[in-house]
Order: sequence, then C-alpha cells, then structure tokens
Amino acid sequence: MNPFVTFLKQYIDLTSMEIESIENTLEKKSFKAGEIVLKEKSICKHITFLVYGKARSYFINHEGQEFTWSLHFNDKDSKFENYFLLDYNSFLSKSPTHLTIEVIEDIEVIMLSYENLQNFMATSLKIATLNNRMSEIAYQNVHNRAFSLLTLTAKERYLQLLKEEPYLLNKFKHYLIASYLGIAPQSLSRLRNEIVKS
Amino acid sequence: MNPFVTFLKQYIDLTSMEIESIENTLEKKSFKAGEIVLKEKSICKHITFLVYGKARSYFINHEGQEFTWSLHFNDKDSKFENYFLLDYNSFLSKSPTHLTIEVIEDIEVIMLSYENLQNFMATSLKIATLNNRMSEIAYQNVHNRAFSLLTLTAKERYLQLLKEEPYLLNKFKHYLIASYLGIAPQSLSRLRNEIVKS
DNA sequence: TTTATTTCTTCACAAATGTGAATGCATAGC
DNA sequence: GCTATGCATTCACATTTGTGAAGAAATAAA
Repeated sequence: MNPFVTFLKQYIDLTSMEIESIENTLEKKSFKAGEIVLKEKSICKHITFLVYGKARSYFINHEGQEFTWSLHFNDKDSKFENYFLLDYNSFLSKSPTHLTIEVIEDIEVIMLSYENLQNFMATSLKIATLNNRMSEIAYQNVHNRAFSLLTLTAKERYLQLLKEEPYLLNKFKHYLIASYLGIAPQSLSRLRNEIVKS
Repeated sequence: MNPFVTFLKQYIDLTSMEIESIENTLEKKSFKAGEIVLKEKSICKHITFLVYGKARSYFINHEGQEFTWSLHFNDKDSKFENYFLLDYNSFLSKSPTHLTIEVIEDIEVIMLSYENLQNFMATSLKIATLNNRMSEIAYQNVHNRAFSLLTLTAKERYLQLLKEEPYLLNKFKHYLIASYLGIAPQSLSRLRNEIVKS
C-alpha cells in the first residue's frame, strides 16, 4: 500500500473505495541529494509526504545568512512536522514562500495537491477532520518554536532539544542543528562543551 | 448592532436570521484594569472579541521573568490579532494554556464559546470558511513571530516594529514593548538612542 | 501647585553569543 | 594506506544584550 495512505490509516478509517481514489491522485517522486523541492518565491501547491531520506527547509536573509526552519526525515523518531515538506503559510494563502526546501539525502516523496486535498475534504468528513487536526498540530509547532525563541536562551534551547528530540544530533550535521537553534556552529560547540563539564 | 457582528459583516454577508441567532449566543462582559481574563493552566473556551480598552497576554518562566506574547486594543490601527483575546493552542486542543491575559485599561469584550462556534460552523458554510481564514491568519502571525525571532537581531526586530506597527509605541508602555520584542527595557532604550543618533 | 509614584533613560560592568582563524578529526576518494 | 575535503572544536577577541543602580522625566495623587 502507498506509504502515505498507511500513514493516514493510523488516524482514520478509510473504505477501500476511498483508499483507491486517494491513491489514484497521489504522485510519487524522487529527488537526489542537493536538489530543491520547493524554491523561494514560488508557491507551495502540494503537501509533500516524506517516505525516506532527509531534507530541510531554510531561509536566507539579506546578508546571505542561512536559518534552518525545519528538519525532515521519516523513521521511528519522526514527529508529525518531520514528515511533511511544505510551507503552510504559502500553501494556505497561495503566497510566495520565503523558504527553500533542499534534499540532504536522496528522498522519495508522495505529493498531494491543494486542489485534490480540497476535493477530498469536501467529500469526506473524516478527511476534513484529519486535516483540521493536522493544521492544529502545525499551529502548535510553530507556536512552540516562537515561544522557545522568545523565552529561552540559546543554552536552554539546546537543552530542550537534547531532552525532546536528541536523535536529531545523530541524524543531522551540527551546523544544521545550530542554525535550527538560531546560533552559530561555534556557539553550539561551546554549549556542548559547557554541558559535558557540568 | 453588536460590534462583533459588525466586525463579521466586513468579511461575510449574513442574513438577518443568522445575525439574530449569533447575537443571541454572544456574551458581553466587562473587566477592570488589572483583572485577569484568562488564567495560566486554565483552558481557553471562548473567542473573546475586544470592543474597547487594552489588554495583553504574557508568559512567566520558572525564574519569574515575564514575556509579552501579544498586545490587544481596538481602533483604526488594529490588526486581526489585536482584536482577539485567546490562546489558539489551548482553544483548539483544549489543553491548559501557558498564557495569562491581563487587562491594561478597562475593557469590554464579547465572548463566543467553542461549542457555539462549532454549531455555527456546522450550520453555515460562510462561517466555517471565515473561521478557516481566521485560523490561517493566526498561523501566519505566529509564523512571522517565530521567523523574526529566529532571523533578526533585537535591533532589527525593533526597526521592524517601527515600520510595521509604530503606533504600538504610543499605546503601550515601553517595558511592555520591550518584553514583546524579547529584550530588557534598558536595551530598548539603548536601541532607541542609537537609532535617533543614526 | 506640590508631592509621590511610576516609567524611562543612562551608565558601568557582566554575561552571552558572534566571528575569524587555527587545529584536529573523520570520511570519501584515490 | 595516503591524501583531500568538509566538519567539529577551540581560542582570542568583538559585539550584542542583560543587569543593577542612579537620576531624569512623566504621570498620578494629594
């Protein structure tokens, strides 16, 4: 079965009719390491479910500094946000995205277009409800992100990551983790050193 | 007419039947300066529309430091988020809030309960659509907040505020603005001084 | 108006984080 | 096994931001 459908079935029951009609609209794609899945200034028109591999989204400011917005992978440790490669902002309001989504390790993805999602939501209350739930989770994630950045120091944010998603440290280069935390790689090194000693 | 209904009519057409049924479920309330509208650890069960006055929501960390999450008022400068006193996170998932909403200047509000909102959405597609649009805007706000905190320095965040919502400086005490920006009041003073000189 | 209270600014100094350069380490390719 | 490359760490120093205290300015109370 399609891995995205398998994922959906964890949350809602689907009839074989529904499964078939969903599977027919899903598009499977592959990208190589280094390729761009979503480009800055374009409009995010799909929900992109990650089947395997690694990716990240990032923003580049006017000085050329990169800031990692999210990290993506699919395994036992994945949280909801790790599975989906998209910019909700752009997806919902059809506005140009500020993010770029880049492949870190070859990926396979399954894409569902905005239009098809709308169709499914119109015909199936279960799917509409699931979509609402997913939007809520997306909101919670970004809320928590803003909250951490507002109220925690760099050290506290690192400790939080260590507590809540320590596996990220094995999966992604430290300079990506640093940029995800909003600090320089050297600062992350320093924090790690301080914490080991204490 | 009820000010909240007036507000809604800017976005959607409502029949007089609909208006009547909405007005019957809305609850008008007043709070004095210093009173608490939503308390930390409680569940946010209403959308609270601000008619007049000023309020803010804030978070207190384990060290007793306060962080202003949002500022609320209602006048010609108000943005969408300024009108609504609620924690979307808590409201949507019925989880205890981390925020406290406090009255700064006597307010009058109009409250719509979660249950009544669900009823209206079930019976009116227009209202369901408007609610979706409002959720999108809420998402965009918090996304922008996280983005600013991740990618901008304190000075840049202040300049952004100066550009995008300068009227806040006249409406709220500077120590609240500082805590909204995530900096100490003395740092805000310093930044203001630097900027005047440049 | 005068006084009391709160807020804003300024200052000196401390702490946290950024930056550029140097070094060491691991990995991939040869 | 050797070498080239990229990444992580460390260091010294720069910059930004926080902190506590003091005084100035604004606001509220008398």
